[in-house]
Amino acid sequence: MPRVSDMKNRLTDAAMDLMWENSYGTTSVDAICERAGAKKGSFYYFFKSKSELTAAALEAEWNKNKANMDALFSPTVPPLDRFDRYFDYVHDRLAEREETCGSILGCPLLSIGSEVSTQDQGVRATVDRIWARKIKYFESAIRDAHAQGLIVAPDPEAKARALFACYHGTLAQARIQNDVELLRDFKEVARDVLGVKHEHAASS
Amino acid sequence: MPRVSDMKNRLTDAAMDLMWENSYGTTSVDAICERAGAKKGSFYYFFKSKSELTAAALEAEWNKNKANMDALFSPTVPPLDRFDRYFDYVHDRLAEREETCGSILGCPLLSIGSEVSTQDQGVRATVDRIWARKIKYFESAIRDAHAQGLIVAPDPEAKARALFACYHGTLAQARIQNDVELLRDFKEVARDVLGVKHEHAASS
DNA sequence: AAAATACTTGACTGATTAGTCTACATAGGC
DNA sequence: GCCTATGTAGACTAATCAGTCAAGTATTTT
Repeated sequence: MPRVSDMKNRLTDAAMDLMWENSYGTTSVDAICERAGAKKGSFYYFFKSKSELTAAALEAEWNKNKANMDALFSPTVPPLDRFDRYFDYVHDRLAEREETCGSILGCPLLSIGSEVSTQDQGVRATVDRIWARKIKYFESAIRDAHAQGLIVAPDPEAKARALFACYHGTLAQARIQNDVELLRDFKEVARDVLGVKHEHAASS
Repeated sequence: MPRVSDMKNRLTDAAMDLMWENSYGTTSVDAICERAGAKKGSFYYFFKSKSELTAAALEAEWNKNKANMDALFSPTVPPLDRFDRYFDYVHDRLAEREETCGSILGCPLLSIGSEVSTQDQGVRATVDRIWARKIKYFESAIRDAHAQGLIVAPDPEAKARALFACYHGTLAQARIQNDVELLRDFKEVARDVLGVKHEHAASS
């Protein structure tokens, strides 16, 4: 195969950047092209619509993050520590990003998903799919914690879904109030939601 | 004062309707006017921008709901029951709305707030303000529950903020997945977050 | 009746939007 | 050297966008 271009990745990266920082609606194809250093023709060579590009950008973001998630939720880490480390990781990433853009951006899955959910089934389904994958990390950590007697969670899937939703609510609040400190308290909330037995709280 | 027009209310109602069902970005001034039965000139007679209309629409929505909130969180109701009734109320309202529009719409404060937070400080501040008012209902219910020994909540303000965030995360998830049933489990999650002592769970 | 207030009307502007299209460039296989 | 696959370039369209404006209408105050 002749010539390989990195433009497809540049476009998905640019799209994620802009949509995370602003929104789906205010991120124009022109702006994405400009940031990626592409022309209109290249954009529509790789993607047949802004909607399709968005789905691809979300999947690409997931692929970039997967290795980190696998490490954070490694079975070698005590199950309750996995959550603490994950929450720290997200906090640090958001704080770091704030320095360049001035805002706490929250979770792009929620922001974009909430924005397009009633209007774009393609993007919505992609958000759904990635959401489900991420919950699996929570679910197996919960199952392990339950097996070790650290928590009582007879329905790990439901517990994971609940904790995931609570965490995303907190991320959304942090975005809206532009305050990363709102994430500080979440570890304790997570312990409550998980039902951590008092003597087993993870050390941090 | 001569002639009173209800157009201002018609415009804020139309705006809330459309933005809740779709999004801030995809709701055009033209569409708002059409639904309200107004012409462009009337719109800009009452509001100097789409942003200002949005802030007014959010405040108007708050005012319409305040009496309900006051009733649901009346001090005459046992404190933990207030939450259960509130969650039921929101569930029913979303389920009802689903019948006309086909989608679970979640909370407009979160959807709109998350969408515009980095771009429109006026709307963002309005969301913030209303958000804080609603948390006060949670806060005083938590304080009452604590005083009655139903829960342990030495910091009612923090607890209220945490519960509010968790609930909104669940509402956002319900919107994204278009599934009102995700709200069903929240009462139990709320009990965990609140730290309800087992023997004091509210009857429902 | 006149004047002032409180709206309504709808044509208009200039910018921006997503998406199209044709022509062109550059690389590898032969 | 030449053909084909893989891109790139950028002008173009038609729709839609938020917002402006000048002229008009209806209602109350004086």
